[in-house]
Amino acid sequence: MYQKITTRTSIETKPKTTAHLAQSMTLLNMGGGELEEEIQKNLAANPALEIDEVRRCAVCGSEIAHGTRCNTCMQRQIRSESPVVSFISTRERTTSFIDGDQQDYFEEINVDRQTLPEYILKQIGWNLSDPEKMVAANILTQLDDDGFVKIDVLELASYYHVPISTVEKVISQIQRADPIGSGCEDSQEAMLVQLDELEKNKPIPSGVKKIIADHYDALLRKHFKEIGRALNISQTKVEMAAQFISENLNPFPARANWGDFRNPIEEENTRLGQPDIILSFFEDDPQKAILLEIFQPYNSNLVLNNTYKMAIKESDKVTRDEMKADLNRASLFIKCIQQRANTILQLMEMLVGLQERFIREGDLYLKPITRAQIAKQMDVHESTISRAVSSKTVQMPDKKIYPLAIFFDRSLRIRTMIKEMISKEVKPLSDMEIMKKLEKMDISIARRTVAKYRDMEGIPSAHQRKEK
DNA sequence: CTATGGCACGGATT
DNA sequence: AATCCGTGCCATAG
Repeated sequence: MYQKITTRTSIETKPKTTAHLAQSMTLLNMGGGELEEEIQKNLAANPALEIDEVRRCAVCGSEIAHGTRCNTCMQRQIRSESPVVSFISTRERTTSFIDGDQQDYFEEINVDRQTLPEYILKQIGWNLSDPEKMVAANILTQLDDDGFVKIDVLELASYYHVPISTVEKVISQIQRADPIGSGCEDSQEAMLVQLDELEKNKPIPSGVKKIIADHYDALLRKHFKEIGRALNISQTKVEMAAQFISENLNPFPARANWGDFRNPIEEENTRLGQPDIILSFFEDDPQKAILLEIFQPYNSNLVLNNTYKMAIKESDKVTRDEMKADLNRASLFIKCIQQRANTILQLMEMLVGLQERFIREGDLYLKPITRAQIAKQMDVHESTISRAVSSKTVQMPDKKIYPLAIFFDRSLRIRTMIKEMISKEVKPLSDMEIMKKLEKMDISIARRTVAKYRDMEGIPSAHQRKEK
């Protein structure tokens, strides 16, 4: 039997046992990645739990390849009048979704075919002496698929009879050629080089460098709290930094981008992780319905092992009790997982309804709301919302991934207003002047705060903007 | 002298 | 109870 998922099942509210309570809380707290690990762990530990390979549409019950409903039912729902269409989907779909996108991207850029080594050598060759060229060529042939390489500087220097400093110079030039960061040892180094180069044209929010240099692992796992604690800065500041990183830096510079000069970085932020929630427009048309997709690994396929269930009857009393316990644990786990999905779904439906303009028209229209308000409306405890929001990410229709907490960011609206103001300014506006302009628009914040927001957006001070 | 950034305090939020 | 965020005050850079 498959587990039936109906999108609308009300949460089986108020868990009965403390075990149930504890488990659903921890599960709700987890982001998609952690949840997946947790499921794997449970699958391994509990024989009563298994994945059903047959997947069925939650509406009509026909067999489907992925998601929770068949195409017909999906289409029907999407074409119906409702402005928001929500459904729970599974992990696999994300993967293929992103892979598909990237597939297209590859095909597009491969039009002017040129190997990465050639491309880089062309850029730096004119600047190199003959022995240096040899070194460069040697390094470039060693690049792996991602454009990374581990170089033994000493060995190379002695092989070509050049000083170590020469080899290092060549390496540095390779790293700084487009795509910036190839020839590095790994993503971490590549991103640091990119940051270095970026710094020449653009201010870098404080802390970004430290985070990459010293907390790279934690960053990958999105353990923002930890990083914040370690560096003694706020979690939101870390998240800001992370967002800056995913918008401006590319962990795999050479993987998709060679051939493209102008936008070396944009397209890639999907790499840093998959979102837990995807918002998009039906047919990509901002006028049409908003599609709300919640990702839940193995959602519809997590079931009780049927043979295990049967086997109970044929076993003796001692093992029977153990098996029963297994089954109980398994069904509890499934329930909790589903409850998690449901909570997130409800939350998102509410958020989408409330913040529709923000989703359709952008940052300027984000209404300031608090988790507490939502909790009240949904009639759940505040901490439930907190958990549901924490460590989740959402992909907006523009394909960019943000922390779900962005929906509760009270300053985003004002920050974008400031950004706009500055981009349209004739002469550089000082913080004080910005503050007064905002005042006229009914927003009263202190001058000091304007400065903070400016800093968050990586905009330099009025003086520094004058220099250009 | 003015604009900006650092530090720390207290109320609000989680 | 812990954390975040806006702000005021002060030092310092421009």
